[in-house]
Amino acid sequence: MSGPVQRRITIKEVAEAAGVGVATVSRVLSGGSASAETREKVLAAAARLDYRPSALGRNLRRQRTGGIGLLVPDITDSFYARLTDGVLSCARSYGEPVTVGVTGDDPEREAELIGTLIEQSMDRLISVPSGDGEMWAPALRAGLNVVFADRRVRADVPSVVPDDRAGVLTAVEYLAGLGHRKIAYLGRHGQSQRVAAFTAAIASLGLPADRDLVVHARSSRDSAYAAAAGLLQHRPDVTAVIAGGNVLGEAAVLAARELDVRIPRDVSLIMFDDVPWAELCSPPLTVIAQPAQDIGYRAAELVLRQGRRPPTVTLPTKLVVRASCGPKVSLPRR
Amino acid sequence: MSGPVQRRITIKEVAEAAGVGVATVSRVLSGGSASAETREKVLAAAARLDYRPSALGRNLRRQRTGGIGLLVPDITDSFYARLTDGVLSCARSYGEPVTVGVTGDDPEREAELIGTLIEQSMDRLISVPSGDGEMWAPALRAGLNVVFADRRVRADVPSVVPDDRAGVLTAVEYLAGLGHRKIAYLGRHGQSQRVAAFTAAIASLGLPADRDLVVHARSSRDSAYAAAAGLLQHRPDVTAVIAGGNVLGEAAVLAARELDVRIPRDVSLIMFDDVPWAELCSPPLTVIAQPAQDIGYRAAELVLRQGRRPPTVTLPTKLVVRASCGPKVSLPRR
DNA sequence: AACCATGGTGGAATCGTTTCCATGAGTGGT
DNA sequence: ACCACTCATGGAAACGATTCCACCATGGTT
Repeated sequence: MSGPVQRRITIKEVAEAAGVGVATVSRVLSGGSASAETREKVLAAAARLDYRPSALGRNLRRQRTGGIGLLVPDITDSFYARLTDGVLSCARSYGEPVTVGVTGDDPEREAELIGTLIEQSMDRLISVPSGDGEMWAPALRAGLNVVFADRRVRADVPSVVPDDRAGVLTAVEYLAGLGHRKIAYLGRHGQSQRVAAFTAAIASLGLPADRDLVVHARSSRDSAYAAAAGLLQHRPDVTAVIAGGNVLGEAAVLAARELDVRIPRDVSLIMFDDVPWAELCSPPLTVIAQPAQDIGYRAAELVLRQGRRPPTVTLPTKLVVRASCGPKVSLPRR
Repeated sequence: MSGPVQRRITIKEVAEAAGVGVATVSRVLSGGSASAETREKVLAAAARLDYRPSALGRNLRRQRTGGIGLLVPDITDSFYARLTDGVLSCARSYGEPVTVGVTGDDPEREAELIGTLIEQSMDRLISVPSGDGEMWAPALRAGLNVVFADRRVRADVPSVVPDDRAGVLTAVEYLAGLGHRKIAYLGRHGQSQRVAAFTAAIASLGLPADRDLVVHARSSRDSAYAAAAGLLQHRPDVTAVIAGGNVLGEAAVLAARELDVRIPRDVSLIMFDDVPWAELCSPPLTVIAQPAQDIGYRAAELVLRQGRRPPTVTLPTKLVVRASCGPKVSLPRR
């Protein structure tokens, strides 16, 4: 390949070049006290040699690692990509590296990734938790500094979540206002908060309760499609569906098209999470916008600023009306 | 918060618990030779104490870090998200952590991120390079093990790229076959390979060459929209455009809609990169599909397997015909 | 003049691991 | 019975930083 690799230069060499001891170099570089003269010499030598302190050495001694870990179910999902972007954006301003892992919503894989992170002596972790709260006990006992994003599965861990309750309520109210009574929720594994909010909203508006009106999919696109198609096929009486995420919404549109049910004439659709293509879709999708990037950013702030950590911060959602919802048809479809 | 944090247990404690020396523990755990009996004792003690070797200690001693760094222009872009997913997927099977950074296609930010990575003693890096090849000289001299993905800016660095030349040629031929002669390329900063392929394809088919027919945008959505709108507005004579990425394609559809130019009646559109919503779009978009995930996976393989590294691996693209291209209209629009 | 406080400075210990090297035990061959 | 050889084993030296602590010079106070 190219020329000879040059060995990394250490604090010792800087000390030698500056004619001082290693302790002094360390002190100067980390803002400790030193005379103006020595400071000058050290800084000059460090700059001349292009010295970069080894994070390995520092972290080993300090017994803590700077970086932060991030665990998301699926980086391919626009929502989590934006969340990740928020985390990276905040971390960059602190100069902290971020190690990302994909859990696929599988608690086992999540546990495995947490193990890897602990091995790296990462002590700060942001996670969109896949399993229930209990599996986090060992990690917390190990001194890991955890913040949950998007989902909240333990009360004793700071969390940054969208306002699911308000979002769902807004969606249901909007649909009910259009005359819909049989409204289905097409959800993703691990959205217990939102499902609870959904059934509560249904109840509060006096709509008929029906356990079968909430359908769950695993986190793959195939599973989402199967769930959507199943719902549309087996329940011709539902006239409106709320999709709990952008891949669910995508699946719903695809399935509807395949089964020749028209949106919004036959069924109305509201999708959680506003994505760029929602406007491009035919028809343009009415959505509940979620501040994905903000969620990530705030979570990163929380995990980086060690100080007093509020238990939960809830970020607002917003209904964006486009063209995928219409008034209820007088006759059930099919 | 919760109970008392338990200190991390070290190899020393395992040695003590097993009644052997630290050297023996290390040897057993890394597959060295040891008697069956001691091996048994050590393994038992390690399991009982739930011992996890500290990556910090190991890496410091070994003078190399396991993890791999990944630099992408924009994690929010589906293409790079899928590429990232490929890298993560491969890295996971090796148990290697991946540190991700977002460059925003800004060479300065890229250099800064490389600096952070070097500080962490990362010695393996996958990058979608933003700048030209020269800025990589210091990193290479520092012994960094670099693989380029998606773009190839140095011949002496292994690269995994889509087959831009074939992809562009396929697109141009398809468009020319429909009768189009004024074809524009809407590109992104840093796609010199593809632009060259475009002008070559135009020339080889005997179409009129025109430097103004390639338009560049920076990597933001706003910039992409401005470029697309500008092209559509100022050049009513172009009847087909090739968008060099999914955010460019999205911008083109949006701009066309805003300016009331119909796809495909007024202009035909081919988009690089197949994304789930391309099918949902109105009209469904004809695309050149790129194996984004594979690119990431292969790049990770290359950077993890130190052995003989082929200079460049090129992955095929594929034309997926949908409904965004039509025959050339006889009269120029407007 | 003796003493103490102050503040800059460098040597050495430390973090947790791997790996070199010396030691000792056991074995087979002459 | 002795030698040569293998093999398992543990002590100790790295790796590169931070930080404790002892040291010294200076200057101000009693």
